[in-house]
Amino acid sequence: MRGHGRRMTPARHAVLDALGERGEHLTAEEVFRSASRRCPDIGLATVYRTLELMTRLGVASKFDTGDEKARYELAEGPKAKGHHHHLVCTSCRRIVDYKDFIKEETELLRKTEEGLAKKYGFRIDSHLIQFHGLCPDCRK
Amino acid sequence: MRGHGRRMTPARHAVLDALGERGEHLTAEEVFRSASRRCPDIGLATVYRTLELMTRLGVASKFDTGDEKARYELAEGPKAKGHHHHLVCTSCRRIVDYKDFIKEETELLRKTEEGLAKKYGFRIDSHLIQFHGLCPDCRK
DNA sequence: TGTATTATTGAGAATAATTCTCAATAACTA
DNA sequence: TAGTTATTGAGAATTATTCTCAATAATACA
Repeated sequence: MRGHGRRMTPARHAVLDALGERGEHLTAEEVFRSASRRCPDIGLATVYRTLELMTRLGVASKFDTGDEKARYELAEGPKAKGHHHHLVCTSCRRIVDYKDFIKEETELLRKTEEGLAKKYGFRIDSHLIQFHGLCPDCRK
Repeated sequence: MRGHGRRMTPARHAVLDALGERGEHLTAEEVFRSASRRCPDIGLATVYRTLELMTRLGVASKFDTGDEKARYELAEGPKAKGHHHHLVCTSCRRIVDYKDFIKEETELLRKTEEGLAKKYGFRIDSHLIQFHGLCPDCRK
């Protein structure tokens, strides 16, 4: 954060903490509620701004499950323990975090990122991998 | 479409055609404008409904680039010629379609889908792969 | 350590994408 | 061909997200 010429503020701390402790798949509203405990005066707009910033920096990742709210979670780079991808039910919106195959995926992703960076001149900060389908319950 | 117990209507045809000919990354609004030519009475709500349906069926895929409109394109399953993934600039929102690495990615994705389907009991219909970062212009 | 600079904030208004409602219509089935 | 019922169009309604702006406070620097 500081490294990017940004200031570290209580609001940003609160958002970061909220993401860290409340776990995955949080909507902005949920982050707001959590963060409010630590930082009672925080405003919803600030939460949105902070989440967007963090997403840009690759600290958080934003994704959506088909209902209309975006969801956020800590990105914890590919090497982190908690790193996972999502399997989303298109009917009930249930989200399964999976870590299986992550190792192979990660390796391929790394290579792909490297190749893309070189070929297209991008500086790649994050990726989004998601599978969609019907969960066992909704298949019936 | 018919296979899923759905009816084939002029509106759905028009949406499908719009996606087919106008290419990638269309917003609902853009699909609406295109589809209107073929089906002058089509309503925006129908376009949204149809796009959602198609996304569910795995015929279309929905993704977002960070601005607030969702974007859609034909899914053309992993085997199709046009199949590609996205590289999105988090600053200017530019989208690069890339096909490089697709072959390896596809192979891994296939295996992953198979494994996930077995382990979690999902019927997997589609996937979303996206890289985010800064494009050459925005790096400056 | 105090001060200036300027990024950041909170509140609420404003925007705009998307969904909802409902009566009318038209695909499909038998 | 008629009946059933999914689908539609229009516009209203919702609601997630962004914007505005003056006030505040984090950092840099004297």
